[in-house]
Formats: sequence, structure tokens, C-alpha cells
Amino acid sequence: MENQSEHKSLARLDESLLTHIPPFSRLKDSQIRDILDHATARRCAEGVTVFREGDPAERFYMLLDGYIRVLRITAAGEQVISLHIPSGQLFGIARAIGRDTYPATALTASEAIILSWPTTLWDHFVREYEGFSSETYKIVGQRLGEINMRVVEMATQQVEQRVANTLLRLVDQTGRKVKDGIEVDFSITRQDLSEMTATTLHTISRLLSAWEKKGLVKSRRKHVVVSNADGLMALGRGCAPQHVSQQV
Amino acid sequence: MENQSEHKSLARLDESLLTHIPPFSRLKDSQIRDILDHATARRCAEGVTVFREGDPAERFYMLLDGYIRVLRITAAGEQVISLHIPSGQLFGIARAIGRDTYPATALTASEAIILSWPTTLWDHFVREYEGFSSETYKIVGQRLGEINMRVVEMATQQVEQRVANTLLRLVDQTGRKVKDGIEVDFSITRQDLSEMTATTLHTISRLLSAWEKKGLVKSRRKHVVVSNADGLMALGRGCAPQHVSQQV
DNA sequence: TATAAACTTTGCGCTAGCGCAACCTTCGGA
DNA sequence: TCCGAAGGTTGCGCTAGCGCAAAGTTTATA
Repeated sequence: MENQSEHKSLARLDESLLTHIPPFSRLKDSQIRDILDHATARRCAEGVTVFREGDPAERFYMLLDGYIRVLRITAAGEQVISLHIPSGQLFGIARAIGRDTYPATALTASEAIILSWPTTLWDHFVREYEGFSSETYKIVGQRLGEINMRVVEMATQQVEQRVANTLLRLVDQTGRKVKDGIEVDFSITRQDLSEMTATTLHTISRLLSAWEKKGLVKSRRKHVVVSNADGLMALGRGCAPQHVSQQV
Repeated sequence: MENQSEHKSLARLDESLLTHIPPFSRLKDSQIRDILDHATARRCAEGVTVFREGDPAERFYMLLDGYIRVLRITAAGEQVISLHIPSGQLFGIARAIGRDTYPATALTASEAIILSWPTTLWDHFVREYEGFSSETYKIVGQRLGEINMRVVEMATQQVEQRVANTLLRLVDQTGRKVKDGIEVDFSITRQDLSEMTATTLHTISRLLSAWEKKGLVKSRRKHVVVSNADGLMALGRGCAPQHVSQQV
């Protein structure tokens, strides 16, 4: 099902692909050559499943270009989006957290270019390549931090604040400058946003409409542009600035 | 503020303290001796802060006895309890996730005995002690898994289900068999439960009262006993058994 | 170019569970 | 033994935001 994407080897992989990516940046050219020679490259369209929660973790991945969406699906069939991974990061690194199955499902949130290696090489990477493991654990720590922040937000904030903060984080992490603001750099639907913030697509739609009227965002089908980040930040902190300034 | 607890060295530490604890179980006696000789032991009363979120991670810890509560405090002063750590686990291992400050606050949820080492020894432990790092990353993975599960629960379940599942997990992880069921093995208030499930102490109180009438739990001040785990599980899955069976 | 599929908007009513308030119970310390 | 503090219970009213429904818009497909 997930293998309908192109799987070609992209000719021979160039070393410059990896030299500036943290887990590999301290390595010699010959080491990088070696790493690339063991890698499988793959170009995927948007919406392609890379691996599923519970699958045996047979490979680990490096996202060279595009975005990966990580999500979990409940018994009742509901999706919860855990995070989005930007290019230049490892993912599917079950071994780094002592697991032998993937803890979540990963699919491409945009067109993407992905390298992967068999998990059997993991220990070798950790042992032989300086800086690989420390960078890896930094990534794990970052993601743990993000998930923790979500727990705190979900436990303490109103829907409007959560959505505002989520959107700000999205444009901060993956934003692309456009004419009238900063745009989330991959297709994102109301449904997606609702799965990131534990609400419904209806509520997201209402919020975006309201924000658009206030000039905070501009959105169209599958696209969201933040045009007034400061205004959104005020909302995210829970102070509704327009009331404060006009009523007192 | 947090140093009012006893800080005595508990005489000389016995090697048997560590020999059966996973991160150290593969080590020779001499290695364990060495580890203990560098350790500081501390016995803490309930409610003592071990470290605070944001503090420089100068030490890492092993809980020998008791329970640790890990929590975060928001700007608005609200607490969110992330998890409870049972004895035999490392904690405060910021280095394992590439951080140099603690990502959360840790305090004792019961009387506790805690060993600790300066973080400067971390790399040495990882390098010299076989199995230490893999066990460490398993712990990180477990905690990541738990936090992920909370996100999913908070995003998809009703309060009643979340509380039921949280309680079941507590007795599963820390339960102590008592006459009429399984009791959570440390003091736990309605407030604590509410901070674990993103609700209010009032709602927890109402739920526990209702469950007590149905014979699912028995609770008194700071104590909760689960007396019918299967019944609670049914609630946790979202099927209210008494309605289902009587109305159809 | 028509049609379906995917995505979005908006209105309306309802309810889970919060916030407040008042009161009760248990426990530890003087 | 008394008092105060911490913890727990319960009633009541309210509202954020969900669920449903219906219709509009954009995009892909035939």
C-alpha cells in the first residue's frame, strides 16, 4: 500500500547531501561516502506512508527534503498528530529509544526525499561516527520537549490559545516568507490542525475565519498564512488584546 | 529550600543495592563498588523537591526506594504532573536527551532514598559500563511512550475515561495489594489526580464518589484503592457497562 | 466540461465539565 | 484537647466548544 511511490536510486548520491546535516557534520568525506553507499534513497509524493505504528523497526530514516507528519491512530480510528519533522532530521529511530517497533506512524506531509538504512547498521553508526549519537539524542530530547509542551498546553489552555500557539510554532519551524506574512510550508487542512490541537475541524474553521477578519491570518484551502504574529501571540498567551485596549 | 532533608551518607553503601537494577545488572562487583563510591546517597521525606525545571543539570539520579513525581509549572502557576517514577529507575538524566538543564521539576511523592552522581560522570558511565546506555534509552523510550499516550488520551477521551485509565495505570505501575483491592502506593490527592488528567479536583471528587457507589473504588483522604479493575477498564474504554446491559 | 471528491463555512442546540461557593472531615501541632 | 490547615464533598449555574446538518467552494478525474 505504501510502496506505490517511486523507489529509484536517484543515481549516485552526492556527498554534499549530508555534510552539513548535524549528525554527520563532523565526519570525514570517506565516512560519508560509506554511509551514502549503504543508504537507500526514495522520493515520495505527499501523503505517502513511510512506516506504521507497531511495524518492526527495520530501517531508520533521514529526511533530506520535505516534511514528515508523525501521528497515532486510536482504536476508534481517530488520528492525533504528534509532530512535524522538517528536513535534515533523522526519524524512525526506534533504536535510539530502545524499541524494536515504531511508536507512531510517519507519512509525508509534502513531497519528500528520504534516505534510509537498515536498523542493523544503527549500532555501527553510533559506534563509528563521532557526534552521531549525541546529535541523535538531542533530537530525541527536542521531540520529548515538544510533546511535553503539548501536554501542558492541552491541560491548561483554551482551544483558541492552543490553536494560536500551534500555528505560531508551525510557522516558526516550517514557515516560508510570502508577500503578506509567513506561510506554513506544507499543505495543511482544518482537519490537520484540529488533530494537532485536540479540537474539531469546525472549531478550527471558525477560529481561522474570526482571525482572518481581525487581520491575523489569511487562509485558503490547505494553506495558512500568519500575517500578524504578534497579534496571534497575544491570543496564545490568553489575553484578548482588542478587548483589553478598548474597554479600559 | 529543598535542602532541608537529611543528607547523610547512609554509612557505606552496600553493593547489593545496585546489582539487580537493570542499568547496572551486567556489571562486575568492582565496577559497582566504583559507582557507589562516587555516589551521594540521600533520604528524603515526602514532598521534597529534588530539582527544578530549568536548573542546570548538575547531577543525575537513581531512585532506590519510593516514588518521584515529575511535573511542570506553567507561567500562570498551574501544575501539570507528567509522570511518576518508581524505584529502580534513573531520573534527572538530562544528558541522555542532550540537554544541560532539567526539563521538568522532580519531587518525592513518598519517602524516598536517592543516589546521585555529578553529570560530569555521565559520559564515563555510558562509555565504561556495559548495558548502561541501552537501559537508559529504554527508560527514555518508555517515558516518551507514556507521554505520547497521555497526549492521545487527552485528545480523544472524555474526562471519565482519562481518569479511569490514569488510575488503572497507577495501580498497575505502583499498586500495592490490600484487603479490598489494589492501592496506589503513595499519597495521592484529588488535586494530584486532576493535575494528571487535565481536569479539576472537583470533577475527580465527583467521579470517585460515583465510582465508590458502584463499588469500583474505595478512597479516603490521600488514598485510592481500586477494588474492581475490570469495571474501571470498561469505563476507560468508553463503554458504560451498566447502561449497555440494561437498555438493550 | 461535467461530476465527484475533498475541503470549508456557518448556524443552531446541547451538554460535559468547569467555576464558584459553602460546608464537611481529617490530621498534625501546640 | 483544641485549633488551624489541608484535603474532600456537593449543589448550582453557566459556557466553551462539540455534534449535527446543510450548503458552499475548490480541485481532481473522467
